[in-house]
This record gives sequence, C-alpha cells and structure tokens, in this order.
Amino acid sequence: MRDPMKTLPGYALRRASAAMSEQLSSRLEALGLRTVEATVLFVIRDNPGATQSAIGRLLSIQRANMTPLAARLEEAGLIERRKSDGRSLGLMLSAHGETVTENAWRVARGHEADLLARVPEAHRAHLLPALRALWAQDAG
Amino acid sequence: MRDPMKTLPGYALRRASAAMSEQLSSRLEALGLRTVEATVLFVIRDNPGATQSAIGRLLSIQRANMTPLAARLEEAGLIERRKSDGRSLGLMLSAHGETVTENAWRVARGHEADLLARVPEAHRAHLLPALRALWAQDAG
DNA sequence: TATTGTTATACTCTATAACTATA
DNA sequence: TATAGTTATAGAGTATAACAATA
Repeated sequence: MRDPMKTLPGYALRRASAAMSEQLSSRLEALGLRTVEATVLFVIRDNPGATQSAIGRLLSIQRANMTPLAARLEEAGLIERRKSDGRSLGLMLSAHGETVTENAWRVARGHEADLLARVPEAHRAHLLPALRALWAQDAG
Repeated sequence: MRDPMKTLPGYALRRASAAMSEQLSSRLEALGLRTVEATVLFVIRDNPGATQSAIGRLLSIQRANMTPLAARLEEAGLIERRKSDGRSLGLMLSAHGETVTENAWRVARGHEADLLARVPEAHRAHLLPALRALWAQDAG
C-alpha cells in the first residue's frame, strides 16, 4: 500500500507528538497526574507564587481551563492558592506537592531521555532547535 | 519568569505539533476539510479501492472512527464506497473528489514548505528522519 | 474464529462567551 | 478600561465495547 504521508514532516510531527505524548501520559498516570498538570507543577516549582494567569500564559493554557486544573491540583493537596492581589491567585506547591513534583520531574526526564535515545545520534542535537523554531513565533 | 519546559524536546514536540496542526487545519478549512479527512483523501488517491479498515490501519485511525469520517466524505460527494468483499467497503475518489484532493494536496505541500522554511537550514534535513524515528516503532 | 463495518458512548484537550470583582 | 478568576458550554479528536454480517 502506498503511503503518501511518508515524506511529510508535518504529518510526522503529528504522529511523533501523539506517540510521545501517549508514552509520557501513561507513565504519569502512575502518579495520578495528567501531562498538563505535571507541566503546571513544574512551572509552579520554578516560580512559586506565580498567578494562574501568568502560568497559563507561559504554557498557552487558557484562563478558563486553568481554573478547573488548579482546583483539581488543590483538591489533591498538591498546591495551595493564596490571594496575592485581591483578584489574583498565587500558586505554590504544598509539601506533598513538592514530593509529587519531584517524582513527576524524574518521570519526565526519563521520558525525555528515552525520546532522545530513539533518535539516531546524527540527528539528535538538531531536534530541539528545529522544534523550537516551529512554535517560537506566530504560525501565520 | 523561569521556564522549566524550555529544554524539554518532548514538550517542544507537543507545542510544535499543535502550532503546525492549527496552521494546516485553518488552511484546509477553506476547502471544507479537516486535517484527518484530507489525509484520508490522500491515501485513497494513492490507493484507489482500498478498504476503510486498511486506510485506517495505515493512518492509525480506529475502525469505529472511520465510519462517520468516510460517511461524511461520501455525503460531501468526494468519495464513493463500493462493496469489494461482502463485508469490506472499497473507497475511491469521485470526479469532484479528485479536484478537491488536488487542491488539498496543494495546501498541504504549501504548509510543509512553510514549515520547513521556519526551521534554520542547519537543522532542516534532520527534522523528518528524527521525527520518523519517534513513531516508527512502538513507544513502549 | 477472525475481520469488516457499524452504533453508542465517553473521555481528554482545547476554545469561546459571558459574568463578577478587582486594578 | 483592562485584568483575574470563574462558569457554562461546545467542538474536535480519539478510545472502548458490543453487535451483525461475512470470511
């Protein structure tokens, strides 16, 4: 069977992303986390007190979607939300959240290592800069 | 604000894929096609008479999801479905479908060209082989 | 028994619009 | 006026389970 998609980088991008996302999310499942939740935890860890909006902007998550996400992390006892402003909510990790985040980070690093290991060495160093070039600016 | 995701290829992969997918789908919207529908048309064009299942397997689309997808393409007058087997349905492009597929292919090629143009030349040739290595085998 | 197509269903992810309260 | 958070909702995209018909 002929495969017309074989030579299209855009299609390969979509398939590679789906395959790797699925791998990561299945590994994070053991920690009771979804991928987006883990990335939010990582950002909070590096920016304690950052507001929901600021975190959402960094990760391109809509304000409206940050609300249930942060609420779920709070219910799970992973983060605390404190009024920083009257209208803003600053997020920070709880003690338990720090532990879980540490574990999630280990999972994520392992995932990244496995991902890179799959890429032939000749191409490996080119992957990140190539990918970053694709979403750095507006897509037009 | 510190960005812990900056150096993670897996995250860059997800973001790049989302950005590029959105660009392509917004361009295909003018033809009344979604991205998945366009890829199915491309496969049918290269493999006239291929069954729904075979096409789904090539593109990793579940049988259950091929049904409404193919039905919609037929309703739009883009493809015809003929019994090839008693239980199998062979798909082929209609005359109108060939025209639309040709236009969609032009859109897709333009998208791919723009995508590659965004990647610095030093990395460009490495992108496709690196991506293909990521979904060629099972993700484990 | 295995496969094809189908139906029904559900879950994730993301997007939009409208509201409130604060700045 | 603009921003933060919230609520409700909708649309893709994809996944599973069960069924009838056929190989």
